Order: sequence, then C-alpha cells, then structure tokens
Amino acid sequence: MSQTVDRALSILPLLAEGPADLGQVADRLGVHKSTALRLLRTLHEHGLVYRQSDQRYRLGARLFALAQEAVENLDVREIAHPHLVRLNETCGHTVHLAVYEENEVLYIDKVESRYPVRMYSRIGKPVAITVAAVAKLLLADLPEPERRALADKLDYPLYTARSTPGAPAFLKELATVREQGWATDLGGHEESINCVAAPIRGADGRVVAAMSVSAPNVVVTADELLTLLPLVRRTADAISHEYSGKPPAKEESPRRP
Amino acid sequence: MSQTVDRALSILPLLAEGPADLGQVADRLGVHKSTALRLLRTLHEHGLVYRQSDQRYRLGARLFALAQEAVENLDVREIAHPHLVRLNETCGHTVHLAVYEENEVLYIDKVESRYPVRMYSRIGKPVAITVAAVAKLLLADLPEPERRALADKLDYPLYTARSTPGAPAFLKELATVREQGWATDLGGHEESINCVAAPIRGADGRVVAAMSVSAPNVVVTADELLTLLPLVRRTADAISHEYSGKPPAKEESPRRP
DNA sequence: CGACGTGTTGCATCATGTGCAACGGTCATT
DNA sequence: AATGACCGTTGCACATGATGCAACACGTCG
Repeated sequence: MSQTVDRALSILPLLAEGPADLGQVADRLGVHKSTALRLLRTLHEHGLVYRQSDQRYRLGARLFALAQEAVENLDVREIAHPHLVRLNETCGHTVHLAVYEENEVLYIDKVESRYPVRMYSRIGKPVAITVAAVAKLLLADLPEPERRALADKLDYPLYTARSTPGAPAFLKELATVREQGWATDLGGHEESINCVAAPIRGADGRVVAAMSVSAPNVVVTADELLTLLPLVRRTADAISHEYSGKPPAKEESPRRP
Repeated sequence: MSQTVDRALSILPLLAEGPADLGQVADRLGVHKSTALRLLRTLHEHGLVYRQSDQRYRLGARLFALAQEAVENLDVREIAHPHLVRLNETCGHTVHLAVYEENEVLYIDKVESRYPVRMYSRIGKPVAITVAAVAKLLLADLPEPERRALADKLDYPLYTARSTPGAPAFLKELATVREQGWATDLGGHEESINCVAAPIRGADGRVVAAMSVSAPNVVVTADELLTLLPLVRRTADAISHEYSGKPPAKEESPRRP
C-alpha cells in the first residue's frame, strides 16, 4: 500500500539471507542506489539493520530485541480464552489451559463444564504432574537432560491403579506423547475422570502451553471422549497459529469482485 | 531520513509494549488515522504486524522468523576473524576460536603464532574438552542438567599433572568460570602451554563461541600471559557486539555544528 | 432511535521520495 | 605513479506518491 515502506520492508527478508552491500540491495529492490541508501539509513537509525566492518549491511540487534519483547508481552491466556470458550460451547466439557514453569505445571485458565457433575481444579494451582495429560505434553517438549533430571526428581503418588508408577514408565510415556503430538489421562488422577490434551506451540515450534478437555465417566466414556481428539487438536492448532502471529485463514492479495 | 519509513518503523517498538488499536497508534505517531492505517497495512502485508481477533494490532510472526533466519545465517567466524587477526598482530601469540556442538568443542578458526615455537591444533578438530579454556567457557554456559549430564559422561584423561581429574572437579571449575566470565588452561593439556580465554555472546546473552590466546612457557610465563586477559576480553566483547548487531561505539542523534 | 466511537474510502494538495549526474574515496591494474 | 574501475555518497529538479480532510459504514450504548 505504501510504496516507500513496502520497499524498505522488502530489504529485511533480503538481508535475512545474508549480508549484502548497497549495490546488491538496490539491484534486488529494482531502485536507484541513492534510494536504497536512504531506506537503509532509515532502517539503520531504527536499529533494524546493522552495518558491519566490511560496509555490508545485515539485520540488527533491535530486531532480536523486538522479537523477544513481543514474545514476553504475549499472553497465551488472552489469546487462547475465546477458543477455549468456543470449544466448551460445542462439547460442553471442562476445558483447561496449562503452562510449565519452574518444575511445575500450572493451570492458567479454565472453562467450567456445563454438565452438573464438575471436576475439581483451580486456576494457579499446580497440576498432578506425573499423570495429567497437559503435564505430559509440556514435559515431553523439554530438552532431554532436563526432562530426565526432572523425572528423576519427582514423586510418583499412586492416586489410582492407573497412575504413572515411576520415572522409567513416565519417561516412556513422555516419549510416546512427544511422538504422537497429543496426550491422555485415563483415570490416572481420579478413577472416574478422563482427559484428552493437545499442545500449543510458539513460532519456533516449542510447546508454550497445553490445553485439555476433561469429563467424568458418568457423562461420557473414555472412548467417547477420544472422539473429541481431532476437535481438541484443531483448537490447539488455531491457538498456536494466532499466538505465533500467523493468519489462521490464508489470505492473498485481496480481490474486489 | 525517510519520513514515511521512519513513521512505519516507529510503530514496531510501540506495538512491542503490547497490542494497540488504530487510534492509539495514530495518536502516538502524531499522524492522521488514515495514515496510520496505511502504514499498518503495509506492515501487515509483510507479516511484521498481525491483527488479532479483537481488531487490535500486535507484532507478527514474520519478525520471529526473520530474527531466527538471520541468526542461522550468521557466521561467527566471518565476523570474528578480523578481530582475531588484529589481536594476533598486537600480541603475537596463537589465537583460537571454538564452538560447542553435539557434546564436542571444535576449533573453527585459528591465527598462528608469530613466534617460532608453535602449538599443535587443527581447525575442525575436537578440543580436549575437559581441560581447554574455551571448552570450559562453552560448557559453563549450558543449562544445568545438560552440563551435569555431559560432565558425567566424559572421560578425564590425565594429559598432565594439572589436568582436570574428574567430573566433580570439572563442575566446580565450570561454576568458577561461569562466575568470573573468563577461563584459563595452565598446563592442563600440555605441560608447557598456557591459555587465557573469553566468551563471545549472542544478542540473548548466551555464549555462542569462545576465543583464546595460547603461548608456551618458553615464550611467556603464565603470569605474563594473564596480563593479556583484559585485551582478550575486550576483543571477545567487541566480537559479541558486532555479532549481535549492536554498534560498538554508541552514536546518538547526529548534530550538525 | 440518535449519538457516539470505531475502522474505512476517495480525493485534492503539496510535501516527500525519487532518479540523475557529479563527486570522492579505495583498490587493483598497467 | 598514473590510470581506471568500482562503490558509497551528496545535491538537486521533478513528479510521484504520501498526507490529512471530510464523508461513509459499521457496531455499540444510552
């Protein structure tokens, strides 16, 4: 829309490929050198572009700083919430959102079931880390040594007969979860409650949060709950896309009929 | 220099503080809404800005992608080389550049000593990881579980009487190195050779490489070599700054007399 | 229903970005 | 040394393209 800005911004991906000198930039933009110079200068003043010792230009530190700051100020919960609500409206069950922080997994959002029988949990409260579906997803994404160290450090309380018995079983389960990209908890925490969960990923592919749908046996069987898996995963993917700033629906150069 | 681009780029740090709507952006830029709209649209087309469901704008995924691509295509060696050469010109000793990769520390650049007595090493060859000064710096920066796991896995060959004897001593040494921000190897690999080393850090503060100056006892004593430490650190810092795209010399809004 | 507060569009004006040509530096070639 | 090629830089006249205005199109709230 704005030619000047358009040209200036086109320089960034160009420089991302590697450093380039003024002539190369001007050529690839299809503009006069003096024009390219002015654009580069402006980018330089904003720190988005840096001039290295051989006079060539490359992307500057400000870009990294911006990207980092943007990530920090990004609130997964804020973005996820409407999606969670929508999911709850279509399936009716309890929906949870959780993150990993300092050797704990915490619920940071929850939409209550619309069925009379509800499950107990509280926002901000640590999750039963060895059995919860969301915990499995979050831990499965940790770097291997950290995951192993954490697994060794944990207690493995036998909430039910189906609880994860110890570190080896847990690590094996995490490997499976990591592989398949989703997780379940079938009566591992409370005998009669099942969950299915899916990961929410940031722009770099790392798991930043996990969401789950939980329901007691008296409402739906585990098998019935599992039929919701595709829906849960689609929701999680939608959140991932919005969180990482990619448009959910691909829109190309807008056409007017 | 270019007003339009200048305004457009000013939007980015503004949005980094948090999402904002059209009016807020226009106000803080001091321009008409229609102008702000056009700028935002252009930024949007380039993916630098994303419009979330509540119509507010935030920084877009492309920003992360660009930063990431730029980092990947960045060659430490290319940037460091002239600095290494300059250091070698002033002190005359062998200068090394090394990185950590897959449980190994590798030399990726070397400037030969100008003294007749030279030390043996080859670019691309793994470093004596338990004793080399550069290795200590690189391993000291690993996340704690990974560092511990690696230390346990290593062999601790006794090259000399001063070699690191085992994992506990090594971890303790790494803690010291991490604390002080530099490292030495005083006859730990070859009885008569000493090194001082300093870390090179990326924009996020993580150690991406390490450089060292090495000299045999017959040329300079360990104490004499240590007097070079400030110079080595300054060189490493200069490389860090250039690598992470920050200007080495701070320049403010240019004044015309 | 009307009065907001939004985001959006078309348009006339002229500020702004543009390409040109000329200058000045560095390096390699003879 | 002298020459020429190459690259970054500067000043300037021109007209292109960015600007703000006013009007429109929504949606929300009182």
